[in-house]
Amino acid sequence: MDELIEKLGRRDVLTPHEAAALRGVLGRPQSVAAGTDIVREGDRRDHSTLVVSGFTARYTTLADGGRQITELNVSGDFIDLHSFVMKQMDHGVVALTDCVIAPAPHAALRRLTEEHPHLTRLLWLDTVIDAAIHRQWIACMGRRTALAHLAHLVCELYKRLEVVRLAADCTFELPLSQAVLADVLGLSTVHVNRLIAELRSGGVLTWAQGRVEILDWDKLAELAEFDPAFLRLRSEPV
Amino acid sequence: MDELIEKLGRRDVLTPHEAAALRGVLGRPQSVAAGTDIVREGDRRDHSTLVVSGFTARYTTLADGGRQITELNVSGDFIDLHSFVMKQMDHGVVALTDCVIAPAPHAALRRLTEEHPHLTRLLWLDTVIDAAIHRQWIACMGRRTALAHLAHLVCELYKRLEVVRLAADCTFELPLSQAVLADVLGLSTVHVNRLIAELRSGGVLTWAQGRVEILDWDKLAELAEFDPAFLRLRSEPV
DNA sequence: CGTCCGCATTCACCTATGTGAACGCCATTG
DNA sequence: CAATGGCGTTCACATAGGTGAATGCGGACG
Repeated sequence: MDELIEKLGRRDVLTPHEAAALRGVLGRPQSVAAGTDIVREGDRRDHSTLVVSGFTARYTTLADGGRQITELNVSGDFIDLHSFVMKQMDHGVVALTDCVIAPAPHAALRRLTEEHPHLTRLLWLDTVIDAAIHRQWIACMGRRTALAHLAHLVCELYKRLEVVRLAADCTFELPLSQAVLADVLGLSTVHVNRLIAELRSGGVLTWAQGRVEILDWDKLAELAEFDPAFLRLRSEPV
Repeated sequence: MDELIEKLGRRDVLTPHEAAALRGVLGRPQSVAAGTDIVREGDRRDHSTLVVSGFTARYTTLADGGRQITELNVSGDFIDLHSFVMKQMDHGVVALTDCVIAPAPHAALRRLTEEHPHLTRLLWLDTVIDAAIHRQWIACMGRRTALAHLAHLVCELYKRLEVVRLAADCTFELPLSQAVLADVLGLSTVHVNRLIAELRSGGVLTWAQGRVEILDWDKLAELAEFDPAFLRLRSEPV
């Protein structure tokens, strides 16, 4: 759960007292196997869930059986912090890999909002950054090429994983199949494969066995029109 | 500003004391002409802005000059409540029609979070619903047909406008050009035109001079796979 | 140690949507 | 009243990305 503290601490100073309060909200960690549905669409939640390790995805299933992933979560992310105020889940959440997760009961979060306004604003910020990420995805889907979209996703994940020390030196583990990536990008698996091949042959990155190495960050970021501002990585009072 | 109180009051009971606190946060309303940039990308904000009347859009401009609208706002919506915790704007906001807007200084909002935890959670919920809307757009862009996407947008806007009494009897004013709709949907204007023609010829709706009348709600909703749950229209304690 | 099975890769072909351009309608303006 | 400009509409044609299917590879498992 240090990943969460770490992440929030990058955005604004967390006092030890606040860090302790945050830890106090989290329940006993629990393992879930890859493929498990952690939350189902329409569920009413009485707790939010933190990803301690592994990758999860928020997704909708469509009438024709298609799946669209609307959010990827990594260590230190809440998969459904918004359910604290929204209660009913608008989407399901699946474990994409084996994961460890920890519950944060809404009653405890509520107490925290009564007693820790600053920490409340930091958690609020966390959900606001999720929305900012959504907007980037919308811009990519609506007006950028599929290649730029994939490049943008790689940049985004690199930066997010870097914060929680799961990426460094332009390299990170990304144990997601091309089928999953297709559901993230809204493309076919065939086309995802073509795009990865294109990035490889352009010398932009290597990508094999779930490990990505970015060989040319500048080129990748330019392709993607990537500007990390939306991730709010610099510390600033909230 | 009653639209905001009305909207929040649909989601959970607002005490008169809270309503007064909310009104107290808002500054003097101000008119802006259609086409005005209300916020520019990268701006650092010291206040959030409420739309009192009119339509605004959050958008990004891309390197090739294209524009993607990532959010539409109507009366009673904050156009940048997230800037309260995010500070730097990730996108610009433009007035799509003549608008009246009112500022909500961050300092005042901050005081409100110190004194009114319940109201804070309601404002938090407002930003969380924005994110839920974003996720619907992502699902539409990624995995639904363009026709379904347009149908979904019409359903969404109808429901949102209904809450603030700007839609009733399956009819509402939508003074947006097809070029703007194209930037919302991530399509070309030509294709938007084809799609509207298709909905018209299918007897699903009429659409002329900025006025939409939905003739067959069930058919439209089925086309769109529209489920209004994500708008959280029922009252429930937060 | 052979058999699966999931996954990546590649191919040939298809289609939803984009592009560029023309045309007409209406409101605004000089 | 003529000119202009925004907007909706339509056409002919171009292309990004989808579809269905085959191939092959490496790991899991009996």
